[in-house]
Amino acid sequence: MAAMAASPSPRRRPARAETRRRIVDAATEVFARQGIAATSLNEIAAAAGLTKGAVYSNFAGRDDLVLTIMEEHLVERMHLATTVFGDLADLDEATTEAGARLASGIDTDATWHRLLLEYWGIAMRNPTVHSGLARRRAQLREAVTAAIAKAAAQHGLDLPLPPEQLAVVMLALSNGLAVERGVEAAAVPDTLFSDVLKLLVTPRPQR
Amino acid sequence: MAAMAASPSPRRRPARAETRRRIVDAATEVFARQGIAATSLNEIAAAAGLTKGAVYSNFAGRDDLVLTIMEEHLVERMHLATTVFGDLADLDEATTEAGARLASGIDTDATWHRLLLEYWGIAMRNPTVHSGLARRRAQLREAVTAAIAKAAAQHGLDLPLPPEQLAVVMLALSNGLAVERGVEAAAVPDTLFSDVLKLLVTPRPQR
DNA sequence: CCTACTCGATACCGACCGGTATCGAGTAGG
DNA sequence: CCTACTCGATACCGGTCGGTATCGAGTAGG
Repeated sequence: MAAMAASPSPRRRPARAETRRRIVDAATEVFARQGIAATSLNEIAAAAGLTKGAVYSNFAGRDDLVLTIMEEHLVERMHLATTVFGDLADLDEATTEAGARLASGIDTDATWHRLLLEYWGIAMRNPTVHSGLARRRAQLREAVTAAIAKAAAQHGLDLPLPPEQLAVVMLALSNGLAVERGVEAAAVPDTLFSDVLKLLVTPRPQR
Repeated sequence: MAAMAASPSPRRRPARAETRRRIVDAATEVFARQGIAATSLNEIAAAAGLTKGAVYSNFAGRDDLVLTIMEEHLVERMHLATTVFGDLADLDEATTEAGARLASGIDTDATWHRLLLEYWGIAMRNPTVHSGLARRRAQLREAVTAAIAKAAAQHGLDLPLPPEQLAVVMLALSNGLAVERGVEAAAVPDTLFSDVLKLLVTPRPQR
């Protein structure tokens, strides 16, 4: 209780939880560059200008650190996803915009997709990690589902597929197209995501 | 040149390249169970009933072994993919069938998808591996493209998207839905793949 | 001012990794 | 039968990993 917020006193000790942030930020960067499995605690600590001892002083171990980082990113990612399906008036414009933003996400967040898929691989062999990822992923799925349902109601569409299934397809396409982009960028046009989105949102013809 | 094919003589030495097969098969199984990165040469050799020395006698090293296995699987996978878009007469039936087979592939070949995505992660940080994967992936993409184009011509469809882009979407969905299935199987209905395929294959309405 | 405590640096542990040198058992060619 | 050779087992290398025990510098409370 003796912590005074108004005094920027020249404290020698760096701060209690600021070290934690330093470690998390450094680990995030190194993970993005090298991958999770290929990064050691020493590298993380060195990138943060600290040593392994500091990491073990702030985290239970390697797994705890990884969990913390992915948890943080997953939350951040969910907030982003919920805002993607915006409140545009025109349907064409809305789908194009949403698709474009998702597509740009694929590009700029390429490292994120790499990290997520590696984490997914870890989760597939570790029940504890799996349940955590499943929880977050379910939240994300529900958020996207709600956004799709809302957008559909707004534009008076009756979708050819249930919103929750469309949400799954969007998530799957996001990861899947990121993979194909990674293999050969030229094979995945920028407009592809929104093109597909339009096809999936447009009601089926009478045949 | 003295190799006699007609004599099943009781040779003590197990065979020349049979050992190689034993190693490949064992490695395939262990990789499927534990992942590539988490598997050591000792484990592979032990699973094959051999030792590390045998592996180094048949392969240049760990990377060479991994490459061999993935190459083998990628080829096998391509042959499978080219036959998926079959020669059914009815359009609905054809898309349903193709979607169902792709969907079942997602399920039964779950371990394959895990392996491929891990390998993709490796390729993303290793130019040599990347180029090899890109080569195979391009072949696969072309094969699927050709199959789609052929099926479209057969049914007199004019597709709402170019065949090569549809092929990319199919590949992306295959991986992406496999990921979502791994996270929560109940979120990905069996029919989802074929439902989406139908929507993507049906020509756009006049609006 | 002094004590009790926090936290990060240092040094170190056992385990395990990929890779290599060596050597002996087994085989084929003459 | 004997020699030249193949191939896999064994033993070992240097290096790196996650994790821990310890210790001293710095801080807060009294």
